[in-house]
Amino acid sequence: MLSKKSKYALKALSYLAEHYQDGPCLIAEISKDKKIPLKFLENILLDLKRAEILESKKGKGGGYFLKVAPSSISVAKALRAVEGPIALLPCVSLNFYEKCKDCNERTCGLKKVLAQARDATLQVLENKVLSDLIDKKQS
Amino acid sequence: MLSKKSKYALKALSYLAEHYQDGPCLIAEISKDKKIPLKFLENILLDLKRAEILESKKGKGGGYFLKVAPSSISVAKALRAVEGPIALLPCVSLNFYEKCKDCNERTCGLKKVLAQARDATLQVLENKVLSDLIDKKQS
DNA sequence: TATTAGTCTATCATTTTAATAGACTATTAT
DNA sequence: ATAATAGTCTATTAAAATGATAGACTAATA
Repeated sequence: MLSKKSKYALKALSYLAEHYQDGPCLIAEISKDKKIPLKFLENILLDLKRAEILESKKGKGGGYFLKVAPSSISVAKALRAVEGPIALLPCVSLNFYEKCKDCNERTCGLKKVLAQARDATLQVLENKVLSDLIDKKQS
Repeated sequence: MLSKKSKYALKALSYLAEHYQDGPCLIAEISKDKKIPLKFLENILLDLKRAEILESKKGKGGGYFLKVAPSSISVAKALRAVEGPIALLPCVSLNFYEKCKDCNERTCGLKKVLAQARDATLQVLENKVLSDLIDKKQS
């Protein structure tokens, strides 16, 4: 399961994707629209900036905005920036790999299964982009 | 990511799958072979018993064993018993669904993407069974 | 009835999560 | 200049989850 932080991050990115044409967006504006605690959101957006996904501008007319087009950033990349590994165990993670000390990775049956699960999940998350997170219009 | 508890549970089930023919297995035996803290393992096996995945026998010749053949239990079922939801958010979980209070589930773009990720993951975890977790022989 | 082996409840330390607070810095407009 | 705007940074906090352990208890067998 994702942490609240990750959920908020994806919601915020969804907002920024939707308003990509409008220039910088205020934290307060995102906070209100997506119902995310303001101060918590500040920290999250800072993380996303450090991860090179967002840029920001201070002062009047400032705010946050996507560094590149919302169709150029995968959901997987965004998730890794806030949540860390997508895989179910570190020994099966592509981007946050850690050796399993208590088992032989060559023979481990669990690793094999979880690697397949990871591949299946990534097949979706690597191919979905931030524009796919934009809410559908009410009909 | 899975908790240590879930990882231990799957390791223990892998052991019990491998020794399905041998009758009841001692907790201490599983603990030693799979390098799982004994008392922690006791709790985990109890949980799996309550989830109707394992059965046990007390006294001499006793121990834990799978309730049904290791090829009849999916990894998804085992995981749900110890870890809870497999989906990335409660609003997208099939077995542990909870309504998202802060968003409109009909229009939510995030929900749509995460539902696809869930389907992809489940495609693997529902079709893999405990026998698939057995370690390969060293060659 | 002694031994074996699982059962149950509780506790504990540590870490993570979620949220908040406040002082600080950069930018813009007047 | 300087006031107002808006993001930056560090720290703290409360609550929850995690990982592990302890010990008394019950059931089955020899």
